[in-house]
Amino acid sequence: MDTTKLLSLLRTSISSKSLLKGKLIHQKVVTLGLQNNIALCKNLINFYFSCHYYHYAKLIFKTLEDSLDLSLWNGLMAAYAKNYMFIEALEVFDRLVLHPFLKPDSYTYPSLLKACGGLGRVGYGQLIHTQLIRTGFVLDVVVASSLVGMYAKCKRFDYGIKVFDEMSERDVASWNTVISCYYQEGQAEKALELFGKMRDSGFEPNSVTLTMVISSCARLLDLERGKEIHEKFVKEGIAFDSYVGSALVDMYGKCGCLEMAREVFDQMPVKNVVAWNALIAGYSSKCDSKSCIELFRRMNEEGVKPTLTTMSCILMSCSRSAKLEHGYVTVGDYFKALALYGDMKESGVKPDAITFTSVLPACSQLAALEKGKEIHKYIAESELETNEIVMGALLDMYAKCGAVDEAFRLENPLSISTMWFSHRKRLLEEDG
DNA sequence: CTAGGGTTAG
Repeated sequence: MDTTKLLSLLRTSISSKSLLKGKLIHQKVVTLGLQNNIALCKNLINFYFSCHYYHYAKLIFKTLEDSLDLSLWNGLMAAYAKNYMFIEALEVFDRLVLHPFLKPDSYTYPSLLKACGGLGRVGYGQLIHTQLIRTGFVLDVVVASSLVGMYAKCKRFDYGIKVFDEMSERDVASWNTVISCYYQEGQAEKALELFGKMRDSGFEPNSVTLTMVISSCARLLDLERGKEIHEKFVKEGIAFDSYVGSALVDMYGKCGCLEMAREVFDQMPVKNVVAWNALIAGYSSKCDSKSCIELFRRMNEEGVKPTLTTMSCILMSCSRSAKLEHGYVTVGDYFKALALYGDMKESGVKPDAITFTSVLPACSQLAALEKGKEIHKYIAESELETNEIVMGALLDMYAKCGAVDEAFRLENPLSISTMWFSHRKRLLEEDG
């Protein structure tokens, strides 16, 4: 078996994430004495990353560290950055800087800047920025775009936009980065303005551009403009991926145009969870809990795993209509919410405020006091006891479970009493 | 094609 054959086998293992197959190829590489082949090792590293076997990836890198191949270092940094392992990416960079013969190049910096942005380390990012100016790497269009992205992630949109304004060369992705800057900053109108400028400068938008532009229209509740852009890109035959599809469903849903949202949704060949959530949220805003539950059921049938956003929408629409349409809601759905929380804990996902406000109402409905107490413990550990929404949900749970003593024993008595009154008010309203 | 940047819900 030769290198070319092994390489193509490895590539199929990466796309199929087949651990066993990849390990067998690794073994073959070693028995053939090819463990110093750079191309093979690069692919082995990517393979182990695709299976989340980071330790093995690192070991392979270590055996080749002295080979003076910069692309190996860049590849490892890129893999770490792509997998949100930003600290590890920075560690690789720190070691590269100390290397006696290798120097970072224009392929190194985008991953480094991505890590800085991900960690919110704007000070370090600025230091890199000055280095990039000094070395001239800032003239590279990808490096400069990465700088814009880094500043945006650190919420320093003004710096990001300044870097973009000073770029001598631009491409579609750099325009997308700056449009994203304005969008993330909450300036949807300005994002649309930049979209216009992009077209005036002769750049054709791609599906990434359209995703952000449609989302900007959604935020502005500008149905007319959203429709216009939608029709235009259908006419121009631009690829319609699941990002654009989800954004369209969201835009039509937010604008109250559920027929159009439904039409776009039905036309999506692959419906991802964001599209489902956007449509459910659309019906939820129309207080159409019947459609919400129906979609939730269909979603489960089609094997799409609900997320916390799904559960929030479903639980909210259920609780809103609990009195009017009792029973749409089966007890089983609430159990599903609890099971989902269990999955999250097991997979090591750190629950946040949204998680708890979604799960606690489920406990209240079931009067699942023990489960609720356990979750209370996690809330304390997550230092969320000052979060009013979470504490409101917790109080609600204890009250519905009949554990009034527990409800009063909660910390932060001042806000608890405030919430107690709002809770009582709600109960009174519910009773008519 | 082989090492780098940009996107959706809450």
